[in-house]
Amino acid sequence: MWVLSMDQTRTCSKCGPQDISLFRVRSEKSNGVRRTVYRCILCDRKRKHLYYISHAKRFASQHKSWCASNRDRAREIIRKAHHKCRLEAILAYSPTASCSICGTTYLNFLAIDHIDGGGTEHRRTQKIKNISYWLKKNGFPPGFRVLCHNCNFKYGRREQPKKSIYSDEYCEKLRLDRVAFKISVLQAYGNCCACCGTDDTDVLSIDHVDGGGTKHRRKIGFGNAIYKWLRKNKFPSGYRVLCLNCNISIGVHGQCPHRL
DNA sequence: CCTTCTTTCTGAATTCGCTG
DNA sequence: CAGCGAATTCAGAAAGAAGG
Repeated sequence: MWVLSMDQTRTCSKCGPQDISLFRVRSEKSNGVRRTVYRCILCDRKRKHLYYISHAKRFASQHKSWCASNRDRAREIIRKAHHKCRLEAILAYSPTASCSICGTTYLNFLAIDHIDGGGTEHRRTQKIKNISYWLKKNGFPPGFRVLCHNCNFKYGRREQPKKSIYSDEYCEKLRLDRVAFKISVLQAYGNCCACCGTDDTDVLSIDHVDGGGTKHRRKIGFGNAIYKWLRKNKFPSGYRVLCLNCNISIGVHGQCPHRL
């Protein structure tokens, strides 16, 4: 089936002579004799694909049982793949892998930002679940940058305020009221990040020490509800102040680089 | 046949803008 | 002032697809 020639090409019975680099070299045993076999990668891929399609159910159940008996290994593989894809996206938009505003290089802090906003709309219309995979698939298009979570919140949104039906003065008053209320609660919990010590109130947030923040918020309400709830309940323990970088790093990645 | 990579989906961590 | 939905993400599970 696979014909050998003396130069740097091999001949595939289906697609003809090809460069040797397009062949997979493997050792196979036939009639008790082991010999080197060259398989055309493209044809092999096509053949396997057809085989996969016609036996998809069997493959799926085999894979499922493999994952079940190699849980930790399967988890590690997927984690590695996600990290690789994320790093690729970050490096594509920032060769030094750093925040384009403050310059921090802690990978846990970094995220891809839509420069002109509209991230949710973009996700919804393009049905994007994981921005890194989407960017890779689309050849890392322009319009994105790398920001840390703190800068993303502090500058990312302020630069593109929504057009309100109310006057600018009224919106600014609402915002300042909220900020003042937030600061009054933050002061009860130290008013600086319990991890890195930053006291920039624009990036400080309340962290649920034992997790479960989303469930709690769903119960008591979104927005400033958490600050109202804390004040109403006389600033209970189990909460602390963290900046968004440390909060998201601990909440999502499990640990903060400041503690490594 | 076993292992690895890719993609999709769900739920987790937050704050802010708007409206009745 | 209360509450909804928008805004930023990532990890892990599961399924799909491919590699060796």
